Amino acid sequence: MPASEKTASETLADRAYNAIADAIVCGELAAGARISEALLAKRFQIGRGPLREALRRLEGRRLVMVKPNAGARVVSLSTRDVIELFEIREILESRACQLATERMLDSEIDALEALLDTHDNDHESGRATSRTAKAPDFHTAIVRGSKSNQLISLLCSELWDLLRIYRVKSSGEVGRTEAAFREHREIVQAMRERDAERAAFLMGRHIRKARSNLLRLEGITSLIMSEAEMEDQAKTEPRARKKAPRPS
Amino acid sequence: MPASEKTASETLADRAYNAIADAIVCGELAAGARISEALLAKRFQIGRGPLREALRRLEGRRLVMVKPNAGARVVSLSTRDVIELFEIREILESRACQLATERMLDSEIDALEALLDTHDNDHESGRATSRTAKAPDFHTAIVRGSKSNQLISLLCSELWDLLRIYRVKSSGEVGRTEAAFREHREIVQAMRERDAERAAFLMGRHIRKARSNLLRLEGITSLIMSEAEMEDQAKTEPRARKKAPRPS
DNA sequence: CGCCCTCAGATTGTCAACAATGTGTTTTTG
DNA sequence: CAAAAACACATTGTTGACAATCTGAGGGCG
Repeated sequence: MPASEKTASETLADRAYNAIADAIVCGELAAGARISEALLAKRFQIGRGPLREALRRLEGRRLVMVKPNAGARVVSLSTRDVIELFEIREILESRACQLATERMLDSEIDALEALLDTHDNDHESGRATSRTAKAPDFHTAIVRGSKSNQLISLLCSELWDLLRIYRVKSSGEVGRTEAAFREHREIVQAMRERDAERAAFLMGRHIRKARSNLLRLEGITSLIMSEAEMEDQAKTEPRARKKAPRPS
Repeated sequence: MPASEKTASETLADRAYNAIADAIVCGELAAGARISEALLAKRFQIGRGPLREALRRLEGRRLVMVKPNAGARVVSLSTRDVIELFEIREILESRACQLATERMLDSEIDALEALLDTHDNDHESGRATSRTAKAPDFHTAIVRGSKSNQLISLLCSELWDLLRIYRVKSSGEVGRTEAAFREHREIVQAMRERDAERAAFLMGRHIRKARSNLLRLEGITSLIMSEAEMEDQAKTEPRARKKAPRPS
């Protein structure tokens, strides 16, 4: 069998898991949205058994919350949660950048810089690279460069997926993207010079700035809809219901 | 209904999840051990449906690994994984200790010190406090003092449970326990003086020492059974099988 | 004697039906 | 008319049965 062909022995539950996870991190399933078992089961053409397994697996990854007898919802992070997650990410990714500076080969740093060029081009041509879930990302590349499987798993999967739920729709403030690219260049520069301390510091500052920027935008939306209101909206979201008038 | 009585509306899958998780972190289910669905289902007196949901949830938490059509196993960490996890824990718990020093009330620090006294007493009387899964722990208390829900979730649940799989059976080297208690006192001392920097540094050093000690003990066992051998052993573990001779 | 093929047994994957629970609507009652 | 009780529907929780797959043993053949 050709290697490009997917193994047919992948479980239906696994397939549903991947599909739902992608839908969540891509924003197709919004934060706090209710997840109907029957609906998704029909959508994927599978029984409710495997679907429930996929949901439970996502619950273990904290991407969905399940309340007994009340159904599953996409997890909904408060602003405070996002702040805390960003701080964890700042600490860990600084360390990952430090390790990457020490451990990446010159050729790997070359590839990293090439990735930056690609992103610059994409930005200039206006393509949204964050549309697909598996887009090669600058931060992902750096973390992978740390060669620490646990750091990679934490930063590139668990924390990253959680934070992606709250990514802003538009590119945010104009000028921030350019500043971010400059900071990326600066980090790679420090890595080239094998200055691990400086690279770690720059990465920490970069993430701190990104957090500030995100929270400023978040603050705007929270003026429109407070957290309590969102909770309320989630609660009173109507279930599908047949409108047949009951017979007397 | 009395508050002490458990809510009966807890799902069977939830109950199985908690029971299996406890069995794993308590060592009742060893690392790398095969998990038979039928066996556990009969043990808990439930169907295989809820049990599989519990297993999937544990898979999401990386406590079990599931291979399609081959069953589930308790996760088995390599020595390298343990090293990487300890490093992550060192970084994060240092920060948590720093935050705790800034945020804990005096009364909470009092309670923390009282916990230390309790542990000292337990140690002198020879009781094994780590037998139960929910024992109030020094590190847990500090992390909770950081008042960061995400840090608490990461350190007290996810990473902590993963690392507990590899805790040593005996108390390890004599003298290490006493040294650890001294280091705990030192950390609390720094916290009392509200010296966050020093408390963070001491916590980092403390965890580094604990890691060194653990890996030294781990190195002894790895002389007896290498990682490759353990993998092999896991693979060739026989299934239960009826010994009926086949008819010719 | 060793290798490969075949085959039962066990285990996992999936589904459909049934029971239990929650929710919104309707009806009743003060 | 408002509040509360009753009810019907949808949704979730659970089980048992059936299909698919893997594992290990035994026998045939070089």
